[in-house]
Amino acid sequence: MTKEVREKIQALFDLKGLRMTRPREVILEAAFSDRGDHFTADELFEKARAIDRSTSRATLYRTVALLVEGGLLHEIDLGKGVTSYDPNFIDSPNHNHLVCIDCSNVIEFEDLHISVLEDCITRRLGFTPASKSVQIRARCDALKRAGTCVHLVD
Amino acid sequence: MTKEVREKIQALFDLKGLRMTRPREVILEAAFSDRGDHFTADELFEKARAIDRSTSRATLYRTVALLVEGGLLHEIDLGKGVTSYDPNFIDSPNHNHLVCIDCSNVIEFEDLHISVLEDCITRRLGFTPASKSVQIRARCDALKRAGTCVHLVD
DNA sequence: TTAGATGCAAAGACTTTGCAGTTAA
DNA sequence: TTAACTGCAAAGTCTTTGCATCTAA
Repeated sequence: MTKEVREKIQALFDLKGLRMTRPREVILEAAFSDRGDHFTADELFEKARAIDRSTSRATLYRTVALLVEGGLLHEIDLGKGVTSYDPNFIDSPNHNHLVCIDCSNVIEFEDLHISVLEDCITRRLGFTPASKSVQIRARCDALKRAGTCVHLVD
Repeated sequence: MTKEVREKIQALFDLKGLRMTRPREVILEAAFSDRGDHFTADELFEKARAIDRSTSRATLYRTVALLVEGGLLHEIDLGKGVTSYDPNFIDSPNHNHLVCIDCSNVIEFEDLHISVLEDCITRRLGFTPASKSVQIRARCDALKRAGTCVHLVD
């Protein structure tokens, strides 16, 4: 977990008068230490249980809700049928997702042009933008050509 | 329901050897006759029950799945916590959504520039685009200024 | 000291499914 | 005629919650 992430967590906890407990430490560790992987509630539960087997689902759901409300975790829809969570908005507040239909890998990307356009469109429609997201579903060219795919490192 | 929609439905049913039954007719009517409103499974259930009270949830979920798989209905995430369905991709295959945080209205918009950009980004990343979507959450200017909002016609 | 946090187990919300009977083509 | 469809009720999946107990600050 980076220093920045730890600070943001601290700031949120201070702001809301939340207490740092062992169960929460475990869940935070599970959510933010792995190199920015997305996860579902259940995947996070398994990660947390790998750190401390006594992790409970109730506490996990309650903690995730706090983090989402505090903006530290974002709910994203990766087309899995369950909500996924993205811990990377702390480091990259404006990224978007490309989901590969073939290898089901998720690529994050940022694009200033799209951001600006989204902004214009929103204002033209009479609104002030709050959050914007682009989701692209696509097929992996490499997989199609070579039968294998660099993104399959997952 | 427009002629075009009816034809697409027919085409799908022909292609897959599906049978047109009364329960399905009711559900199709509920899904596609109302001026393009989005709906959740439960909202569709109520619409269908208003046409025919004997509509069953099992058949409804099964029919919705067929329509989604056939591309006639798109699953969209309007931030409600449940999947919503959008019947308007038949008429506007490339539209996006702006959801108002204040009045929770949903505005559909198309933008060629964004489409082109998305296409470029996707190819640059080594993929071939399959479907693209933009979701903007925003605040209604009119509501902020005047305390009321033209979009509240909902 | 005490407001906040926890974990269990039960409840809730939403969706899927097995099956016996029904029906469109 | 028969493969497809239906409705029920039961089961499944994911998430939330009431409550008695515990604990960080």
